[in-house]
Amino acid sequence: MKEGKREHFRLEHADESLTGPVEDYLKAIYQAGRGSVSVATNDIAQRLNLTPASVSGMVRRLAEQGLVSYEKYRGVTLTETGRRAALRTVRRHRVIEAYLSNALDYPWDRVHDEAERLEHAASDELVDRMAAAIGEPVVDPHGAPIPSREGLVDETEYISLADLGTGFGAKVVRVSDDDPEMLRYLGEMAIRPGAELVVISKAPYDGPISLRVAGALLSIGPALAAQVLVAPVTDMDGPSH
Amino acid sequence: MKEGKREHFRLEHADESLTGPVEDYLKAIYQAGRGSVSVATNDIAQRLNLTPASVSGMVRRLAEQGLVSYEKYRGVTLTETGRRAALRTVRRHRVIEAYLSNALDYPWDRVHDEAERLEHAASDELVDRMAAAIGEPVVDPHGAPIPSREGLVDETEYISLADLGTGFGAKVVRVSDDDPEMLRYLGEMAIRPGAELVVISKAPYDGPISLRVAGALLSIGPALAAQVLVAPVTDMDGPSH
DNA sequence: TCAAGAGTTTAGGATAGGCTAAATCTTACT
DNA sequence: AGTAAGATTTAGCCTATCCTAAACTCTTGA
Repeated sequence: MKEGKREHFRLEHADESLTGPVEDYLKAIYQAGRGSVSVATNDIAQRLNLTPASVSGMVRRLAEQGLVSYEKYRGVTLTETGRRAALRTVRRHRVIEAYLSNALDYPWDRVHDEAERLEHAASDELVDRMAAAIGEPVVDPHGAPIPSREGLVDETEYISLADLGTGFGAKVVRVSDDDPEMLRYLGEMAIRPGAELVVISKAPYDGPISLRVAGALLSIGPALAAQVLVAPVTDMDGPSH
Repeated sequence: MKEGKREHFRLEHADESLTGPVEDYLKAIYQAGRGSVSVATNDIAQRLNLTPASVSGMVRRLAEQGLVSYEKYRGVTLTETGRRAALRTVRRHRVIEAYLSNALDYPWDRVHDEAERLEHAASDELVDRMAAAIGEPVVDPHGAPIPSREGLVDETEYISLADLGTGFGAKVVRVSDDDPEMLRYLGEMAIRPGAELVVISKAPYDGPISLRVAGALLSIGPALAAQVLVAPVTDMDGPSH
């Protein structure tokens, strides 16, 4: 009776349908290792807020399912299948974030948590419709690139604001997205993707960094600056060299 | 270490946060008993596609949580808390359906399944934003009433098309929403909430029912007609008696 | 070279939810 | 009243995921 075994939290839509936790692991592994580097158990545990022991267990199961390759004590790497699954989840997450922000006016500090839950429940069709509805966005509200349906992502590496030298100008590309309070603070300072800024000075010994953003002068700590990724700009306003 | 016990599929948003399965049970109990009548184990099992034994187990847990009152062998009834939780889920489901249909152009035969999954993951804030975005709809795409934020629903009972006498006119109020194929078929015949129709004849012995809908003549079986709820119309086109 | 200490894995448990098979109620009919 | 049929519950299992505590393994510095 009944169609065979049943599992919790398995939301069966299209393909193989992974469980929510499994999708979370794959996403974490992808984000920790950029999809190819070997990732440590501890690292995964921290990202997912789980104990390392739990991660060990799950990682074995992922390996059995062919989603990661795994050598005891040596870390995990996504297989091609795992990578595709991870990117599908990442795409969902970011499209949802972008949609919430663009279509429903969600404040940018709250899209992450909502997307974190919806990403496991939304079908590919829904995600595609959302993307289409807001004009196939290329980045999410925090500047993170959205993988294509086919699993291609822009993996350009950027430097952080903390690494920008005094006197240099840059355009904000991306900010880290999981701390709502930080996002609100950055928002107040108009530090968001697309914003242009110039480093006025950097106090020594990891001191505060003074910047000009959108005409305003302000100063932020190096920890915060490290969360802001930027693309250096050769010359700030008009030809002048 | 870690913040205490953890449970699967518990999506913690606002309040008490029930698990997905628990929300499904409450919704099923609500829909089976209109919120007050006592509901049989078997009935719940059928609606959720589970075995009666599983339902027995879960129902005990629901009773422990104070969501239903339960006497062995006597069926379950929602408590006030349970009813509120059920209505919150129903509201989510229907708002999501309406939103998918209105804002994202989802075909009406596919909104149900998508909503079925999203209803457990969407926060109240999201649902409220969706409702606001499409003008606070009162019914979902199948004509089912949407409970208010405060938990009020229109519980008007309608008769089915199968019960409508020959010669009578009526307006379609609601159709059952969980069979995509049936919805597509009804859609082809323009039988959808709001449509006006007249019963031309009813063949005896549960035979086909002939109707005129939107100018077209057609004939449907009594099983299908039973799935269509209607509000009788006193006179169909203009004053005439 | 080898012993800490950090990082990982194993052992042993817990919980939520489901299932099947077997027992037990209820009810309705003779 | 008595009993068979139908509904419900119990008993016994299973899986996924997570946890804590204890046991490894690896690496690195002396």
